[in-house]
Amino acid sequence: MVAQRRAPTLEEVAELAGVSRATVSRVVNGSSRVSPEAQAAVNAAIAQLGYVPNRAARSLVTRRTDTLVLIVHERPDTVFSDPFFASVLRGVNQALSPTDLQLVLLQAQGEAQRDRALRYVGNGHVDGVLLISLHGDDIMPTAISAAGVPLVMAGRLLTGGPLDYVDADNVGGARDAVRYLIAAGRRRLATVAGPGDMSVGVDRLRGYREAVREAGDQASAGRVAVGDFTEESGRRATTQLLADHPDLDAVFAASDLMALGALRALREAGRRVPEDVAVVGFDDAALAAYADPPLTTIRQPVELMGQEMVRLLLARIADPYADPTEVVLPTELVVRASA
Amino acid sequence: MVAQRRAPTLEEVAELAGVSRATVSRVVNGSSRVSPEAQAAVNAAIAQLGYVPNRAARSLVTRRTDTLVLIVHERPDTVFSDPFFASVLRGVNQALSPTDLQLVLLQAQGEAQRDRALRYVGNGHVDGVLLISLHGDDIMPTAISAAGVPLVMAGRLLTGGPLDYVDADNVGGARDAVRYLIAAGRRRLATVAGPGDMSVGVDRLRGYREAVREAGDQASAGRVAVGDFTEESGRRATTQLLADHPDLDAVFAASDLMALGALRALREAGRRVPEDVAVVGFDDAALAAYADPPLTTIRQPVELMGQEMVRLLLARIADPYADPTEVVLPTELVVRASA
DNA sequence: ATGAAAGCGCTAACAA
DNA sequence: TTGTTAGCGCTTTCAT
Repeated sequence: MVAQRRAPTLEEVAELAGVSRATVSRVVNGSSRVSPEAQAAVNAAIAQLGYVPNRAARSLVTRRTDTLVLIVHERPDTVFSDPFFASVLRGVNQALSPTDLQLVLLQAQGEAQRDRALRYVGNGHVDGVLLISLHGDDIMPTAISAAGVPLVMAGRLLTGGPLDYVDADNVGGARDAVRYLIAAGRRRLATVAGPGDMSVGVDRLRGYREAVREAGDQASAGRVAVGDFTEESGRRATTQLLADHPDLDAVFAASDLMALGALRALREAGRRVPEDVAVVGFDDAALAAYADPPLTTIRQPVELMGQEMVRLLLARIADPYADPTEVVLPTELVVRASA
Repeated sequence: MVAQRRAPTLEEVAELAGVSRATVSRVVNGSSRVSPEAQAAVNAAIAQLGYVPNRAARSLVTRRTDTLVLIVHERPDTVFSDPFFASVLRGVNQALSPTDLQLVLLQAQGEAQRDRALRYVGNGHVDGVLLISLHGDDIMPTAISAAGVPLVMAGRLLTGGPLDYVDADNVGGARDAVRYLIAAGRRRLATVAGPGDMSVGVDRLRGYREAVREAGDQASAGRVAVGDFTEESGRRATTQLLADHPDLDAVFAASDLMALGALRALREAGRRVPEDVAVVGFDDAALAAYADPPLTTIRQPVELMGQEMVRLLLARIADPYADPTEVVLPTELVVRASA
């Protein structure tokens, strides 16, 4: 183990380059008002010393932190699955990697942790917030933006005031699923919808209804059972649907976990998939390929969502008074054996 | 949007409490050498003002950052799955939540990002490093600890010098899997092993071999096919095993993804699971429950691993010259339909 | 284009 | 037990 030796400072760079600290600072921060010679000398000194600016010192004077925080506000029963979150994270990191910003991660469950997170962002520890909220009714978005801290949400806010957010096209995706099923000759559709207090639930149901109505199929619009995004809830909802509508020939599930549950329920009821009943799910948990039969899904560009969130947040930090922007990314139908 | 008003400073607290800055600092940092009266006055002032210490200012003088970094050094073809990583993260956050440390996340793929991460760590931006390395031969562990920065690894280092790490009991877990299969009457075992250049691969194979030999079954020790932790590699390896040893009646796969592949291969070969062939996998991707039939697995305490990593790192930061510690956490056999 | 100087908010000797 | 003082490394007027 090597002893941590003190990192070189601006001062030392200045001395080696034969200029003042101010000039070094200008070079480091890319100011234009520096002569080429000075610039070269400073850069040489920086390289020779392996100088890296001290974040704390810089932050102290600039009052920026060069830090973004990603808050994942989970409900005790986590609905969205880990792969979803991990993919967003990957996108976020990708978008951040060309910048000098650091990403702090905060997972908040329950009120205590939520309040702690709120205090953290409220006390000027970060330049901006990326928020993934798994609660339908969450005070965080309002609290954060009320504190004047730039904020971008993952997902539309149901009760939403005007906030910046990035979302997948849940309505369009659900619509695509239905259109595909109808094009494949299915006529008696049903859907396993998500919770009515979350925008993903609401939007996917809306897409389903729009599409069946657009096809002149008023009956299917009414065949709805609600789940909570878990596999078990999907199984139960599907069993219910089968009981109420024994003749249905297609199920659109608002998540892949629920689609998995639908698969299970259908098998239990002796229906073959997709011969008797076709199944399409919205891809939240990246489980499509491992299902049996492999799931046809509506895929969201999750990693891209992470990237776009960063892009949007940086724009908002640069211009805090611009109008809120809503970024809605297209989904894609991926056909597999289940439909 | 509320304007960000300047946060109260130590100075203001001191003035309100009628003491000096030093005293306030002592109270904030929990020094004992403060009179009860002063303490009370300061605490009141802090509460009234909503004072929170400025990290940057503190960090500047203490030369601590109160920041830990979690680096995930991925290979281009990510082997470990997202849920694994996400669970570690949850454990890390849990362990961190009672402290005042912040967690910075760095995902590094490829040399450029790796070097950037190394520079970041080397320049005193963090107090300690949690490293999840997905490379068998990775210079990061050595580089980081050579820089004198406290480090804890997830997983044993194959080529390892003496480093602190937290790992699941891969040898013991594999052993348990085999013992279970043998106890269930299986006699012609085979294994789909992981890469030979990663400790998870090596250890799980070792556990398998130890257990079959311990049962006096020398033949099974030789029935090994190697995969790379992906489903497809598991399918291929199993197909190979079936070709070489048509009479095998049990497969131990070194990951659940590979177990899924084994399931597929067995079905393709017309074998029933578990009637003809039993399958047990090591649980890396939390897919066990969704497989068909549901997978019997060796479950790792992934979240706990994250917690232990933090605990170990904090200990190392507190005492940098203590001997390296190896924490090996027990696994658990979870029996499901596949075996 | 460059430098001198002030000061961001805090901790840590040192003195009292 | 308390206060005074001297910076930590950097950016940023303000002169020059």
